[in-house]
Amino acid sequence: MQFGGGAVAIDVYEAVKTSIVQGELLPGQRLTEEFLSNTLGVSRTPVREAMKRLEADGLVTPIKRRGVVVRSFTREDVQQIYDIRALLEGFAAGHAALHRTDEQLGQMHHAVSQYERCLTARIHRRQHVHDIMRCNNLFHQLIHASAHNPHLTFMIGKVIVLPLVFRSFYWYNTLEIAGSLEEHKHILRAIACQDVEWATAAMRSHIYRGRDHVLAHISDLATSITDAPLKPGE
Amino acid sequence: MQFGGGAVAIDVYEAVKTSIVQGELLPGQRLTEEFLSNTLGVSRTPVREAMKRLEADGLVTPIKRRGVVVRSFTREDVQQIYDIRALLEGFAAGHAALHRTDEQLGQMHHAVSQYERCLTARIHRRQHVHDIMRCNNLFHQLIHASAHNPHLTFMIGKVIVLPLVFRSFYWYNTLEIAGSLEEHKHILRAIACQDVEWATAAMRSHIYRGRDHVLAHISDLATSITDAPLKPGE
DNA sequence: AATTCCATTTTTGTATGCAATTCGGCGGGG
DNA sequence: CCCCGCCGAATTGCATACAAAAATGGAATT
Repeated sequence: MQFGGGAVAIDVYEAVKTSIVQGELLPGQRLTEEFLSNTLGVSRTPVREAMKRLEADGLVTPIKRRGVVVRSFTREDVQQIYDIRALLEGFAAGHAALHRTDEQLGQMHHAVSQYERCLTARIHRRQHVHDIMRCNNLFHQLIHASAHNPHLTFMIGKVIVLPLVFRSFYWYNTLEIAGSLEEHKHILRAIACQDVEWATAAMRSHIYRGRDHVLAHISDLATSITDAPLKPGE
Repeated sequence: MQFGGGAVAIDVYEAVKTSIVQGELLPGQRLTEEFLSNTLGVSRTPVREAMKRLEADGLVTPIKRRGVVVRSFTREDVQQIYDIRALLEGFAAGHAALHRTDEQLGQMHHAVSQYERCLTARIHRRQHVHDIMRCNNLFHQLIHASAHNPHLTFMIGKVIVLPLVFRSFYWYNTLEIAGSLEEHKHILRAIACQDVEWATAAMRSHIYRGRDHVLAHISDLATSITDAPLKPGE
């Protein structure tokens, strides 16, 4: 009825989530059901369900009887979340070192090669940033899968949205990307020779470097959409 | 913070959750929206939202176009989840050792004393089991709070539902409860003297003992609803 | 007797109406 | 001049109607 033939109802959850991650919806912005249903061309019911899910993800926070606002993260949030992420991803890397199959190891090698190709295709303009992000995500996901603990994968997925929100890769320069690639190689080597401690430590170090990168740039956009009229505590 | 949870009338989410935890709704049982709305006396709309939230918690799993079923956990699930729990709670204990206030330490002492009182009030019949669970939860929650990392607390809350589902405390005998109490004392001592490594290790050990206790009894009810309903400790 | 196909039944997905609640401003009183 | 309470507007929470998809059961056919 509403959309051109064939297109079934769009997924509200995915639509809003990507809008937040891509920065089209800014932290602090209020989202009313009516606004979203108008924008997306669906009724309020599916919008409500999507909001419930986004709340569970921690991407939006509910305001009593007044809908939700896009969540804003403080420096402290970043530090705390990255602590957890380092813990979980380090654990995952350690288990991956133990439990990886040879096929998975090959896939990791491939992911690193791809990463390298993206990098040598230099001139990292926006479009290439996206490719690099894909390669990076692929590598990490392969490690999560190799840990053979679906619950762990699930938990990591929860803490991984934050760096997405900050879109930290947009601020990487070529040198920093090369550094990240080197770290991936270290991790890969540790997993290849099944050295649990090394893999764990290398991954943790890698994560903390990512954290510091975010912290270094957070002042750029940590402030929410409305700086002036703001009630801090709630 | 992250949890909205403003309950005005009858909160469907809480009602269904406690029903699952208390074992009134058995793993594998299918929950249709109509059934729940009839049972709880509300319309389908709030039921749907509650289901979305329970899905995010992992307490129910959706069936394509067929509603949800109460999730059932395998031994492997238990092992994997407890690995994560040991990781997170150990981390929390370590940070609690570092960042606890003296007041929080006092509260922990109080929680341990209460625990001890419940124990010496022996003859652990059903009712006392509940008290002991409360004391246990209180102690752990105090540690989580003392870590001063809300995100960590949030994540732990996600992995802590599992032992609730298995209601492991119902199978503890007096001796085992005394052992658990001793472990709490150890953890408390470590936190008191701000020994990070000790606190972490003691907590991890404590968690793994809980895991083994669950694993030892899991065969009793790991299977789903199709088996005869079972009320532990009766 | 087994299988396939169709009609019926169940049950979810979506849309919308209505009541309840909260916010924002406005006017009166101290 | 400032504070307090009231009224209208905005917006969610819940209930219900309707449509669509999947299962279910039965009948006809091989």
